[in-house]
Amino acid sequence: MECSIETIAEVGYAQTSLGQIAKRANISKVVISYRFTNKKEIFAQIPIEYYKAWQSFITPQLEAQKRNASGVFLTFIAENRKHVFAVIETISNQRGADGKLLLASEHDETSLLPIENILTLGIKEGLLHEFNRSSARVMALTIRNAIDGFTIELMRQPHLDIKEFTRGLVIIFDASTKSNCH
Amino acid sequence: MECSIETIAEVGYAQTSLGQIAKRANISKVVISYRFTNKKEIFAQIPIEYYKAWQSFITPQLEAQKRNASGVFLTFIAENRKHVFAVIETISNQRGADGKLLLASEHDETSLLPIENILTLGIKEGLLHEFNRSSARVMALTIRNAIDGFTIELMRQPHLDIKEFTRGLVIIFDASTKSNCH
Amino acid sequence: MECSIETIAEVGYAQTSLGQIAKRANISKVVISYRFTNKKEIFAQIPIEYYKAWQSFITPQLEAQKRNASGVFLTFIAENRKHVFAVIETISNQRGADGKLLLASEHDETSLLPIENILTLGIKEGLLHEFNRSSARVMALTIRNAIDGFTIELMRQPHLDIKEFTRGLVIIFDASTKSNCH
Amino acid sequence: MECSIETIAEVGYAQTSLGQIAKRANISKVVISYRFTNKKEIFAQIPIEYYKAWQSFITPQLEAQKRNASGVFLTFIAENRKHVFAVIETISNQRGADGKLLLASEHDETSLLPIENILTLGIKEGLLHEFNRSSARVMALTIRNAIDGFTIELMRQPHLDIKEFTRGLVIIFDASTKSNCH
DNA sequence: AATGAATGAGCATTCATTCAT
DNA sequence: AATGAATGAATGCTCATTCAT
Repeated sequence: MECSIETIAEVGYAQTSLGQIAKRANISKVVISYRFTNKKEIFAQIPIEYYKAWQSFITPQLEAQKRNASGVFLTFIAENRKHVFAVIETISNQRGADGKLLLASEHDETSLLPIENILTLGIKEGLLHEFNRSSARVMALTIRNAIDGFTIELMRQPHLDIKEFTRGLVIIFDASTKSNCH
Repeated sequence: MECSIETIAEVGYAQTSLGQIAKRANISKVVISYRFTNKKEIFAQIPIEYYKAWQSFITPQLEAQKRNASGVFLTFIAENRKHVFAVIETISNQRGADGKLLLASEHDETSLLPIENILTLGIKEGLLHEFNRSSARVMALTIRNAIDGFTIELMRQPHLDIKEFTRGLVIIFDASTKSNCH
Repeated sequence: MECSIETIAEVGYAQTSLGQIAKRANISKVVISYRFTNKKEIFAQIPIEYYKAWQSFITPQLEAQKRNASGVFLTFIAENRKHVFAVIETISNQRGADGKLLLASEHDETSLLPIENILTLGIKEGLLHEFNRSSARVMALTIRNAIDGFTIELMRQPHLDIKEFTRGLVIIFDASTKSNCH
Repeated sequence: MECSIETIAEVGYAQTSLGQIAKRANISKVVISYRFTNKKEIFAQIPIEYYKAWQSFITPQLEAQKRNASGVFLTFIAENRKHVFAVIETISNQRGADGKLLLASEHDETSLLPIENILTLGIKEGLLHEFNRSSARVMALTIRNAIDGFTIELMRQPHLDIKEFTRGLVIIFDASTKSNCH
């Protein structure tokens, strides 16, 4: 799995073959077919492992410091950039026989809904200004796209000043969400 | 080219083969090899055509109504969603033999720099609050990611309420950029 | 197709791979995939070509000499032994994903029904003794099995005395079918 | 062995893999490789076990009721249809590296010679009309093919009326062999 | 005695590309 | 200008077998 993630992160989803992964893992190609029933299964495993890691990192962190969700997200990404990037690659490229994206809606549930929930909670507590249901979703999407974009930027520019970047994102979304600004 | 775009839009970059494109175009597969030296060349052409279309649409529009850049961008996308989506797919998947993304930095120049320039101009004119150079780039990236995310969302949900979505994005970035909010 | 037939005849259905056929045909393996959509399609073609050849050989012969159907059948087989054997191999080995024989019932229609029809006609004309419907089928099956067995024997022993063998079969089935014997 | 037989009977020789057998037997695949030196050895065992069962069933039966050999054969088959079918599949598909059928002549010795012997005996005793050596073999082959065909038909149509079918076969071969008919 | 792990060989198939026409 | 034919390379995958435990 680790090598799968690294391979995807390095050469991209489309170029990731069992052979590539095997070469990186220094094992025979068939070992992978032996452990997984499908190539699809390997790719499916990548988001699943990510969700687990995400869950076990995020939940306690968010409870500890309720006010800084963005910081928590971005810290996790910075520390797991390859895995997160592999997930993004997989999510946005894995398609069924009919050409439809297979994992997109599942990914929404795990990465979009939580953001929407945080926004909703913030509104209830009066910390965020009122969104209507539609604009809350747009806000959540925008935040997720910013986070994913952060991941991609991090992969392209490994020496990115993470703190600086994070601060930038926080300022942007604070301004957009804080109630005193409207 | 048209068929390439439609194929990418429908089945994604990774599943787009010369055969797929040829079948859609109702021509022989080799005709494509005949017109283009490479598969890479076809895909490279997609962003190029897009930039041209973008240029000839955007420039006059921006000059006509200086204050509503976001609206101009999103209108263009809504009307060229397949092409824009194909560009995003191509940009984020086309890689060289070394695994590096081939078109990403070129794409930045055409899609990121213009946004940065608009922001810089806004600051000069006092319409936007001061960004430092770093946060201006973060802002530009975030805006572009939001725009690209809009495209993707548009492809996944063809009946998306475009006006509503657009208004949501405008509000978000107005709040983040307008000087009176900090 | 010719090489497919020869390969099946020589190494059997189970050992016949595209590579084997290609080697025999002295062409690249992919040429076959290029001409046929499927491996299944090649195998499907073998009985089809056989039925055509059978039809164009049998029909005129049977009309010319109505009384000697067995002779007509066995002559055809002796002259097309490889093809007939390949058909038998294919018929009795080609199976679907569920494990069911795919071509057996289709083969019955082309090879069993005609025999049943000849028997029925013989009964009508008083040349053959009365079979009930069930025993007519058993008779037809037995004749077909004898004919197929002739093919297999012919492949195993290329120098088989065909005339002698044919005469033997004719005697057996004459005795079983002629009305004066019951 | 039992599972091998069932697997062959169900999916055919060509589709029978060690994995398939192991799955049916609920054991690890390598257990088979552990007990048998070869895949070939397993398949070779199937006819051997069959011959044993055949021997211990047929010999006493034939001695008890000398006149009804066909009935004895067909009864045995009806009661061991899966095994007999597996033998037929194995005999007609198992091939050596040179492509030659490995078990065919061995099978002839056990299944063809006995029939020839019965015919010869019948002739001696004046019960059957005179065959020359060649036609006796043809007769024996035809009977065996009829018997094998009965097995195959039994597998394809599990609700076959066995008695009816048996009676049909007996009539056919009685007419062909009884001396009073020529 | 039994088995999980591993592997080389072979399979059908897809693909971008070359070539001759 | 256009195309059918052909092909090497690579892909995901199955399989019988070996090995270490």
